Formats: sequence, structure tokens, C-alpha cells
Amino acid sequence: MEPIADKKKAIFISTMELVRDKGFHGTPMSMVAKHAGVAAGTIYHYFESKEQLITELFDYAQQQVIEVVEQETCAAIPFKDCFFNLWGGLYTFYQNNQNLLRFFEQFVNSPYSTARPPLEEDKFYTLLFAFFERGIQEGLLKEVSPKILATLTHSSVLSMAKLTGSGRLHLDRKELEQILQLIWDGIAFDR
Amino acid sequence: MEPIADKKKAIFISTMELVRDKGFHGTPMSMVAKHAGVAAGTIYHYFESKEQLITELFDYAQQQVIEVVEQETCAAIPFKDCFFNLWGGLYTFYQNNQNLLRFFEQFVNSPYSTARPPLEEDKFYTLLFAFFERGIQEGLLKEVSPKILATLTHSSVLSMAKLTGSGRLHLDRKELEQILQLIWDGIAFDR
DNA sequence: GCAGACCGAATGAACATTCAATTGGGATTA
DNA sequence: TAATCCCAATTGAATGTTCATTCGGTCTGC
Repeated sequence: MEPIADKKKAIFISTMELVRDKGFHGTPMSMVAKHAGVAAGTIYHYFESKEQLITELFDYAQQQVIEVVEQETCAAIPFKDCFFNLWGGLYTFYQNNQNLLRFFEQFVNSPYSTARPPLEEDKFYTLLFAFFERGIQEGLLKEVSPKILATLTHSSVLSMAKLTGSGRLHLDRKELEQILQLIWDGIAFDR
Repeated sequence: MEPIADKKKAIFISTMELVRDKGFHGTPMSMVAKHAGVAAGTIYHYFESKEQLITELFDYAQQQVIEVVEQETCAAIPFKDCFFNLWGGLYTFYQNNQNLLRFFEQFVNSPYSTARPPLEEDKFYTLLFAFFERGIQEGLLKEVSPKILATLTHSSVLSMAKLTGSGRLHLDRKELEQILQLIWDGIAFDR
């Protein structure tokens, strides 16, 4: 990824933080500008419109999640370990990036995202599907559609990260491992 | 629940449908009015403001989900059956009420909901927590916080209902039972 | 002195909300 | 029964505000 011009990054980050707190409505461009320390007009030097800004921000944010997945899904590591690493890696990432998590959840449930390419062309989901495909092929996972396994697993990560991120609940290491084991028990073959 | 005046209900339903398609932003009161077949001013006869309308709509919608939970969580039925009924009942409900599901997901991830009472005072989650508490007490579920079990289970229902509701995937009865079994294998003790 | 980055006041459209006016039907009176 | 009154329900045009976007101009490095 080529380095992002400073101002552009500042606009991204400000937008993400403001959307987290105030939603898409509730974050005027003027506020993004002030928060990012740029003039309103400058935003339009980098982005065609508010919609474009939001959409590009989503891609920018998703790229970061994709990097986590790519880092943790290594074919050289046993699948089960890989699965644990992936779940933990994603959980930690979302946990440390609540802004991004909140922005994401708002985006994917908004009309912005319905106008986008379907799951099949989405790099994030393609990676996840492939990973679970591997688990099935190795005979470790139940023979359920990888789409379903991926969706269930990811939604468990998201819901836990949201729960602990909101400060409503703290999970220590032991509990996290318990949860992770629980998910694994669900999807794994044999038992 | 006392019967809702017709117009009020029409406003609720229109708002839910419009928000599903166009988001909170993107659904002006004037549009709600036209869609509901009332004048703009009429909405303000029933609701103080747009925010109030949205918030009350959420309560109205949540009440319907609560009724599903109350109907399916019966202490006289063995816990495991109850669990299967509950999961299936919620799934079917969300599946048949995509409007509501989409509205919900937008709401809970928006700033509207952060201004609301915490989980502990939320009737829906109180019911769910109590249900999972029962499962733990009966020695059927792993000894994990009921909050976590409830959150994980509910998020699995939601993600499946979203997946199939979007038309991206069809699940036949057999697959659904497979998924439900998978969730149960995760949370149930013993194995 | 050129080009691109940047500024921020100005513009115009969209929107939430208000309110003066109208309706309709149920109660009260004659 | 008819005439009258009352008031909640309803209307929709008008209001004032907020906001996305524009654009003429300034700045900076080359």
C-alpha cells in the first residue's frame, strides 16, 4: 500500500472517530474538516463527495483487517493453531480499534454497503472462505458450507469485541481461551 | 399491549421500511409522512421529534422479539429442546421480518442506542441471560458467563438471518439443523 | 512564475419542525 | 331530533437551520 498523504489520513481518521461517536448523520463535513485540521474545501481535493469519502474509508479500514487475516492464516501452521491465532488476532485487532469496529458495523448495516459488490467479490470474505475450506479439506471441520463457518466465526469475534469494547464486560485471558475453545468445539469435526 | 392507533402504526411501519432501504439519514420525515399516507404535521402529533420516533420504534420492534423469546423459553420443556426452539423461533422471526432485522442492526450500532439504558436493564437481554443461567444450573451448558453464551448465540442467529435474508444464500431445513447442532455443540457441556 | 495543495466564505438545497386553519364526530343542550 | 359546542386529529405551506458542495483566491515549493 503506497503511503497515504498525511492530510488524507487525517481525514480518514477523523471521519472514523466522528462516525463512531455521532453516526453518519451527525458528522457534517465541516466537523470532519475542523477535527482533521483542514479546510472544508480540502476534503474535496481528495474526495469527490461525502459518500465517496465514506466508501473509501471503508476500503481503507477493511484493508487493515485483511492484513490481520493474511498474517494469521499461514498454510505452514497446523489448521487448529491457525484458527486460534486468527480468532485471537482478529479479536485483539478489533479490541484495539474500537473506532474501526464501530464504523464497520454502522457501514455494513447501512445503505452505503448494499450498493457494493457482493460477498463473493469481497477480498476479506474470499480469504476467510478459503481458510475454512482448508479446514474442511483437512477433515478437521464439520462439512458445512465454508461461508457459514466463516460467517459464524467472524460474527462471534465481532460480538465479543463489541461486548468487551463497550466496557460492559471484561474478559481475562482464561475466559477468552474458554470462548475460543467453545467456538472450536462447535465447528470442529469428531468431538 | 394496548392497541396502537392506526396512523401511529402506519408511521412505525413506514419508518422501518424506509430506514431499511435508505438508512436514518436518507429518510426525511416528509418521506415517512408520504409513505404512511399522513401529513408531516401528523407525525408530530404522535412523536415529539424524529429521534423520539426512532427510539419508540425500536421499543415497539423489540417488544415483538421479546414475545418470541417469552413464547419459546418455557421452563416445563427440557432445556435442550427449549434452546433449539428458541434459536429456531428467533431465526424464523428475523427471517420473516427483514425490515425489523435491518432496522435493528442499524439502530444498535448507531449513536441512538448508546444513549439508552445498559444491557442489564434491557428486558430482552435479561430474559436471555436468565435462560442461559438455567442451562448452566442444570449442568447442560459450559460454565461460561450467561452473558457470553447469550451474546454468542444471539449473534449466530442474527448473522444467519442476515445471510439468508439478503438472498445471498439459501438454507434448507437440514442445513439449518446442522448449524443449530453446531452451536449447541459449542456451548453444551460434556461432549 | 507555474502548478498543485489548500483555504474558508458563500451558495443553494434539503430538511426537521411549527402553526394557523380545517375537519369530523361525540357529547350537551333545547 | 336538531342545533350547538368542543376538542382531538389532521393538514400542508411556511420557517429557519443545517449542511454538502463550490469556487475565487492564497500559499509554497520548484
